[in-house]
Amino acid sequence: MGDPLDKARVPQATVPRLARYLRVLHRLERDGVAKVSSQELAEKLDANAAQIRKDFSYFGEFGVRGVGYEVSFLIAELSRCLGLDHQWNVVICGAGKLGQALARYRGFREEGYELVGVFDSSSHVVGTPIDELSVRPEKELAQFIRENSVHIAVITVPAEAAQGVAEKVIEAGVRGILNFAPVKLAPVDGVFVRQVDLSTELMVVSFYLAQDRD
Amino acid sequence: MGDPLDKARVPQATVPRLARYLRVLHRLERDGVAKVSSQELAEKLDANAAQIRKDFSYFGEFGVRGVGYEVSFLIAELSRCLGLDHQWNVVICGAGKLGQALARYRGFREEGYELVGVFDSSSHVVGTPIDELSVRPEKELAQFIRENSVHIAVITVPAEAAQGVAEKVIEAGVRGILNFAPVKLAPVDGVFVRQVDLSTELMVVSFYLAQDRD
DNA sequence: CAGTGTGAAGGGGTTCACAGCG
DNA sequence: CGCTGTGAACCCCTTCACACTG
Repeated sequence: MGDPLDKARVPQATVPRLARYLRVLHRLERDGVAKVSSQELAEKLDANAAQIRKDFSYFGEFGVRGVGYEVSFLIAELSRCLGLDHQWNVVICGAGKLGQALARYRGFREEGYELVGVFDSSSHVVGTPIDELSVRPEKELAQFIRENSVHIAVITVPAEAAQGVAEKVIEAGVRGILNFAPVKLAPVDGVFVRQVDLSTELMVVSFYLAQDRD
Repeated sequence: MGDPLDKARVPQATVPRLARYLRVLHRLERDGVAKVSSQELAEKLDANAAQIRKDFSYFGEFGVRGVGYEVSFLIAELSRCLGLDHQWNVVICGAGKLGQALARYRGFREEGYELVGVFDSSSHVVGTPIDELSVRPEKELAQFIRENSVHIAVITVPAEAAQGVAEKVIEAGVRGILNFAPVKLAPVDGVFVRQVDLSTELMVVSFYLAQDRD
């Protein structure tokens, strides 16, 4: 039951899990596995089998009772759920080490993401080759976004510059942002922002290590 | 109430938030702000004031009723809570772009983390200078960990190599791991693993963008 | 009869609302 | 009087348990 097309009320916690399921499924497919049960998937992640089935249930009925899931079919369905049946044009703003690391990450291309441009404000970095692209000057950013129908901007500039870059890309038409700068961007209606906080991750580790000393 | 030293039952979601509070507080201190209320902090993050106060309450009473919090005192207390009153020796395993990006990130040093070594298995990368360090061969990893009392290992190797590296560093005495490889590491008693999944983040963005099209 | 799909129970975390205190 | 500290209500999410079906 429940309209499979009503995706608005998918739990937020489900979405990154779908991406992880997909990754394991791709690995299974590469290994020639044709069918899989929720129990087997759960063992390969650190998940509960019921959780996996429930996550799928928000989108439809993908399995066969008594049998399991067909790997290739499940990959197709989950890809569609995550919006990967669409090509997403992506720019990276900020070509420091992190920006370059993300730019060279192969996984993006494989999933329907097309990195179309990398930008930086520093003239020392502009022109640096990154695979088949080269770093462009930031002043061309807005026009580039309009001319190449860019959907998503990844922000890897320093904290002080992030809000300005965000405003610029939104003004130029971007509706999705992946922000690695450690600042909260001002919310804008119709624009989705995903915040990633790398600088806090080490502290999470030391927190739990410090507990064990007591 | 509740023993402030009983840190075992701090909600898991609280820990990364403490780190974010700390970042905002450092910024306030730099700007010469001496006192702050939970309401003011909430506005600078995207948080609820009650949430901030509740998070603090797991560790003690840091404020003055009717007044607010003294910034420098709060920084000291939160730093202690996160284990930053201790020096943590860190190694990075895998000197690809991501490993190098993390290695060059200044924020680590400022908070009590000391990057003592960067390792890679590829002879093409060994010897590459990274600030005052240079990339070492992976075969020296275990001995290095023992001789330099390394507490935390950051894993930035490819997925296939991650489990092997994890076993090696745990065997050598590491008790905290920050894993960027997209695989679940086998759990080991007494070893804390924090998993970071960069490759799923773009999918979260495209999921929400795809919803708006419907 | 094995494994999915799901209502219902359970648990963890957030938010409310106010007592407590400087 | 203002803002902290916190029990209690609320809500979202996870997990259970079982009806359902190929």
